[in-house]
Amino acid sequence: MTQSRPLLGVTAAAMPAERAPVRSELTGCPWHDVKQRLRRVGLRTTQQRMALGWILFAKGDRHVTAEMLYEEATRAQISVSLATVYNTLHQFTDVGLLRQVAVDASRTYFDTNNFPHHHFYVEDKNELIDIPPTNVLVANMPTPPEGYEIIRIDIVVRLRRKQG
Amino acid sequence: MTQSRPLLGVTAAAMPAERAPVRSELTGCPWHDVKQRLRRVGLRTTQQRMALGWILFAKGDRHVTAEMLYEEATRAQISVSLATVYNTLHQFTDVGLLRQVAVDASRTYFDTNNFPHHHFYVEDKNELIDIPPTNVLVANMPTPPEGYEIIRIDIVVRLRRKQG
DNA sequence: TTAGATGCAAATGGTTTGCATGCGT
DNA sequence: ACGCATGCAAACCATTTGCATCTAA
Repeated sequence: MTQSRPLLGVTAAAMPAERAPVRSELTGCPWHDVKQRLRRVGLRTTQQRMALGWILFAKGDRHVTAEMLYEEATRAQISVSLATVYNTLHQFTDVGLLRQVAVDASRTYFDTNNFPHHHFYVEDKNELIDIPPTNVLVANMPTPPEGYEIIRIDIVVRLRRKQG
Repeated sequence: MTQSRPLLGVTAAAMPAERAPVRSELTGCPWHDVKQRLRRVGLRTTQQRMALGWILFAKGDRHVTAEMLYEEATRAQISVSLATVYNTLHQFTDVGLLRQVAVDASRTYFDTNNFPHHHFYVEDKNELIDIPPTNVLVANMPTPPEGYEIIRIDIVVRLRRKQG
């Protein structure tokens, strides 16, 4: 019989270390900060990774697909191949700089907000929107089957344009 | 400012009509029942649809991919093409016989349980498990952005084998 | 009879890979 | 210099499509 225990909201413990850099490391210079992020996780600060990191992290929380990021980089005169965009997105995800969001089987979204949160998904616009943390969804977390543990809980609230 | 209002659990109103057939229609004969389901939603009772419906609905709640269903049908000596499996899965989904579940970007899962519920997803086994309704996840449903309405809420609890 | 369903094979589209070359350390 | 990173094109794989052929009603 599966029982329930409360699922707490956002806690300090749940906050990725990456999100809480030492104040002295922050310069406010996006380029410098991206460099620090990469070093901190042990990734070489190559031109492409720096450029992509700059696009991803300098503009606040975003939801991108590989294709979107590739186009944006190209428009910004950044020389990068689509393959490298994919590589980079996955590497960033592996080290916790990004989070993959599964909403649409046809494309993979990456979220620069690695703070625990959930999403609205506007189906007719293929658009992802963070659900404000002020609006924390509290749920009863079910006990997983014997021998398994919970990695995380993903909640997607699907939206459509209101009729009329 | 986004506000919250309570999200109710499973209600009679939320239960798809298809799940509550008139008692007199049920014969206990899977074949006959599939035929009724198809007729009720206005789909022709072709050989392939009947066979696939039988596989899908006669064995209780299931989570299948197109490939899985195709293999199972083939093993069962059912002559059906992969394209028809895809067509059928989508047609069944369109009329509410199935529900699409987005958990893994690489494949699309279809769920024969169209009762409102949520899922465990065992990442290392690519396995979907219904979260028992006795264990209803209750959440505060956020008010969507102006002009949008909520279609539904998908909750996926990601699991991994416990260490040790 | 006839609209709708099926099968096949080719096309699609996002993603991954192999390998030669480049670049950060 | 060394080894990881990148670019390119080809490979991959789930899914979709076009079209000729069937078949349920």
